[in-house]
Amino acid sequence: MTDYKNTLNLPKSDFPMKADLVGREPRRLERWLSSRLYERIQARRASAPRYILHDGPPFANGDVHIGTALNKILKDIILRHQSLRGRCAPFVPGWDCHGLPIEFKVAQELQAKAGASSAPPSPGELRRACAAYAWRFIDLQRRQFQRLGVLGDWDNPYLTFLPQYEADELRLFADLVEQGFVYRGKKPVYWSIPCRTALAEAEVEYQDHVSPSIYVKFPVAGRPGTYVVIWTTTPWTLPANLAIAYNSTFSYSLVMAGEETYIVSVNRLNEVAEQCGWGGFQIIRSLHAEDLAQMECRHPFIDRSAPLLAGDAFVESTTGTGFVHVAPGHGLEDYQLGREQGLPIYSPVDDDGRLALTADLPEDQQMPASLAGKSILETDGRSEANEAVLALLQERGMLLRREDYHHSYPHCWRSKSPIIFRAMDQWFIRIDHGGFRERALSAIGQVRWLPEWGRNRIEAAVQSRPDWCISRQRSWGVPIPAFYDASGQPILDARIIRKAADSIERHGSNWWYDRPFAEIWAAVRPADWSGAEPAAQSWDTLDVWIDSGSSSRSVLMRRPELQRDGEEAGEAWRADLYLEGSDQHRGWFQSSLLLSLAAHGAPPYRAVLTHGFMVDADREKISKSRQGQGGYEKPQTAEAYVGKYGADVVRLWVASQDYRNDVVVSEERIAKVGETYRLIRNAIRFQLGNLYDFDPARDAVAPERMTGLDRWVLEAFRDLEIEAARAYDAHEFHSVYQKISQFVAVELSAVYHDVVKDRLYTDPAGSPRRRSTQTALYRLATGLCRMLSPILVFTADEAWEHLPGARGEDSVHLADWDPEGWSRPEAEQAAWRKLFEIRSAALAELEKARQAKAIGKSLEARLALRCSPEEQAAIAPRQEELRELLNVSQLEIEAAADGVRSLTVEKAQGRKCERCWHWEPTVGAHVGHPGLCSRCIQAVSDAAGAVGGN
RNA sequence: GGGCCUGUAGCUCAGUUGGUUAGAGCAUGCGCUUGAUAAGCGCAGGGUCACUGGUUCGAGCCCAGUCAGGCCCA
Repeated sequence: MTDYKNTLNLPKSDFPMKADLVGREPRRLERWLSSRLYERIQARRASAPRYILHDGPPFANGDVHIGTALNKILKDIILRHQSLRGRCAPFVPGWDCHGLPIEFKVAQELQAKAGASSAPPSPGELRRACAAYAWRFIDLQRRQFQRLGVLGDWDNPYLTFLPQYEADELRLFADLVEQGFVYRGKKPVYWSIPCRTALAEAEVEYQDHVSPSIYVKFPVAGRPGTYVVIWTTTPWTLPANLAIAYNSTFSYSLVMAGEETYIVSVNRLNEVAEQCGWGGFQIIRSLHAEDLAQMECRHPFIDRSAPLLAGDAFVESTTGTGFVHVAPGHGLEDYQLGREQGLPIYSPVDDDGRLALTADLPEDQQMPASLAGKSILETDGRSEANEAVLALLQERGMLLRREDYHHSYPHCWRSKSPIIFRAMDQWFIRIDHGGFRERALSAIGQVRWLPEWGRNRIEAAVQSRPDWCISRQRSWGVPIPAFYDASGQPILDARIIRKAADSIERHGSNWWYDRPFAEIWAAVRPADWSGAEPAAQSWDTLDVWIDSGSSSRSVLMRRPELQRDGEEAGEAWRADLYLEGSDQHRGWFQSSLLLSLAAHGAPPYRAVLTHGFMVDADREKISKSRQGQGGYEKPQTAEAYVGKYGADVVRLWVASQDYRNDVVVSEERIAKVGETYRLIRNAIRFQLGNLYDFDPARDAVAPERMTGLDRWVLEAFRDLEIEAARAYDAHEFHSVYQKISQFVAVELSAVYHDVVKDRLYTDPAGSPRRRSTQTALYRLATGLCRMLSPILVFTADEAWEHLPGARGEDSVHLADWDPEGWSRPEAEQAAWRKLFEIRSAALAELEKARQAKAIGKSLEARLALRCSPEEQAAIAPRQEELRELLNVSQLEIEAAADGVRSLTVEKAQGRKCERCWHWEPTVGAHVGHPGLCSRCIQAVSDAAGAVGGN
């Protein structure tokens, strides 16, 4: 038997089936970097309208987490799509470089190196070590982000610890100071004892905690044996108690239990009685607000009074006793009530978190000496200060009940220890300054929030936020250029800050720490300074949320490539989009908005897009603290997944997720996406393989001369392109993923590719029908590469290189994508709908025959279609195309008198052609090629002629 | 405890203003093919639409509550 296989046009391609992404991607990345692909893309779009997505800076610490990878990949997809569609879409990545996590870690390392007994490092030493540490992780994360295929100006990222960034940040701060936003106040702030610093709201996280829950008696003045009962879970705040709050809308009961008389609220009475073991108590009478207002209590163990005050805003009926102990120096509500009532903001706690005597109250009204020095911080679940207070209460007979109380309590994000509220002198930004809060709320209304509910989130955050405590007693940050005069009064002046900014821009912020005080003051002293002469400089640093929040000044306004022409005045710097996790409504979205609005009069973004959080396979949040404990060893770094599956699979996985909800990350799911990757890759490989002898310039066929099937697939593809482009525009990449993968699976793989194989392989190479199909394949392959290029950045580029013909661009990432508006006449569409309708009916019959072992592959079949004369007439002109579409060797159509459609499958007539595998009666008719059908004889002799009788 | 959000086949997603038997792809099983072959094609199974109750002639969709989960806050 002659081997006719090499007379076929079988696919040939160097585009391998096996992707080997892990091995190949890094090499392509090298090429992109060495050929300066990012710069070339930017140059190509230099005059195009700009699309500005401003990067939220990740913290320069640790490996890139898979969640951070998701964030960056989403940004990259958006920017690449914008660029593909003709916009200039630069990307300036950033890092948040200051702050406690680094300082904490570095301080530990230095301590370990120097030995526990040595002196702590100077701020300058510490800062230099922190900078080195940050650089290390910037470099590490930069490589990891690049490895993910994220394109951007990685050589010039914005870093919050670079002199120019810090200088711009301080200039923005100076604007705020000048406008009167900044004040010095003594207010309760979150205080981390181990970190010895105040914390921002965003630095606090809630964790389960066990606190002592106690009921305490406060003797009513002038009524021996009568007590108001309060409930608290922070015994250590009792020395700071200055009042008791009640709710004027509640009723209270005076009850007799044993020898004593107590006052508690009516609706808490039963529970309190049970807790305190008041079996057989008797209600003597009820009391109301007017009765309580007359009363005054004595402190349970200090010689001072505790007036009863109405605190309806926070005295609840669901817990406690209906009375709340008020310590204005240790709680926000307490503080507000204290301020209204003129109580001192008394906070007898020192920086080490120990109870301390202070100058706020006369000595005889302060806590007993036995309490001073007791540490509040818990070790092994016990706090010295709590225990000491409890002991004192016990001794005085003032403790009614003590038990453990499980609740959620704020913890320091860094040291993971419970925070305390502590009033101290800090710098604040006044949120209500000149109606600023309302301005912020109205600005929120002008921004587009995606999803829409993001607006609620940030509105609620802005509405309820207290003044912004912006000072930190730390070294690793931007120094607050403030001074103190000889009497300790602070000096903060916009002119001084601006001069400090100039010096820091030249020398870096270590200047503030390294230079002598006199030199610093000389450098920043305004020429016409008439204020007090400073005696000392401030060592506080700015909250890191001021760092990242001022990027509108330091980056958006500063970088030339981010400026837009022809925009409304003053808004050329506004970003089109911010894109971060939904937690940033209270974090970066808010700090950026407030600072930009206060300093520049406008929000820094036009739209804000948020994504959900990473959860594990059980839809539980990925908790780092759970890692390392038994049974929780899943990798959560981007590198772990990239090293196993390749960046393109990770990116395809990101694209496949509806990131507006939480995103489930698991090996299994990424592996599943790998299957889809293979499907797409193989389809493209099939197309490339069949284009080996196609030159688009020479062989392309005009649409009107293409076959009906090719015209069908191109129109379907056009629809796909339009839908995909729309989904990209809406940032709905999961929809892009669904549409493309389903198109590839159904329209391409199961229909078009399957049908078209026959003509591609067996038609003469240069025949019009084959060239028509190659034209379509070329269009499909180039279109798929473009369409996929924002997601499969490596693979699309690789496939692009394997396309035949000369293209203007050496990388798909330099190409344009402009979905074309081409469609077929309505009559043609209708005719093809009919053919496909018959196809699905025929497929069912063919399957039956196959199950019955009558046939194997469809080409073994002869199909008889009986239908109405009208249908027959409609199909007749396309009978051969229908036969091809059904993949059968023979199709017979006859009109049925009753008009009912029916399909019959039988074994095809004739013999199987050795070349095309069709069953044809003509096989055997030709003496020279007894195994071939007439069509193949033609093809073989054409081919022989074409190569010179070879 | 409060605010916001989520819950449709094993997985990822559709499901239009409430309207027939809830769809698709992938995965699985069974066949076919062996000229995309560590590929390709076909068919099949698989869902009390988280749960409960309500409104309605009719609810995956509207309402209330419950449960589970997430983010933020107290």
